[in-house]
Amino acid sequence: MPHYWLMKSEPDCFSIQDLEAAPCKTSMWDGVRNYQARNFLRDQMQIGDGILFYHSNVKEPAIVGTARVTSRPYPDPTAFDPSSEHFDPKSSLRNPRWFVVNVQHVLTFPSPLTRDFLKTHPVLCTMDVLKKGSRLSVLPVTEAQWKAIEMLCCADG
DNA sequence: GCCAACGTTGGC
DNA sequence: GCCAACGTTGGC
Repeated sequence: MPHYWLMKSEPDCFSIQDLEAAPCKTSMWDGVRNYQARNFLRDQMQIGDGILFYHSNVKEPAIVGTARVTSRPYPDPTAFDPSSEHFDPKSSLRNPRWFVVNVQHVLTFPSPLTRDFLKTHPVLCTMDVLKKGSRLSVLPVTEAQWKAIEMLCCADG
């Protein structure tokens, strides 16, 4: 059974347009450096899982599209790279601390589902990403929430 | 740019 | 293992 996730990215750093422009529209989701988010990613993500792509730290934070998980979790290579800003000397090949999955672009919404809009929606207002103080970059999404978004996108198109 | 919320660090 | 200090996140 597939799971659904919301994954945050600052578009100045990596946007859904960047993902769509990547080779095979696929990119490694690296740089997760929070244990709770890491655990979701490492322990629960499966190939085929659905992803809501969320743009954070911008004027209008929003879910801007969807993607899917296309690999199993594997150790984050940026953690081993001293030249990477995500380098972590405590992560080793033998005992990796941080993980990634590959994600492939599926859809960019014609109009993003803004945070303000999500708050007004009877189902989507329950999303974890709206909770005060929510800082995890990887968050679980319920099937009901996913379905609600699927329906909105059909209505949109 | 402000600041509340949260996670991490490190002295004790 | 407590907790104060500090750094980061991210909405506003």
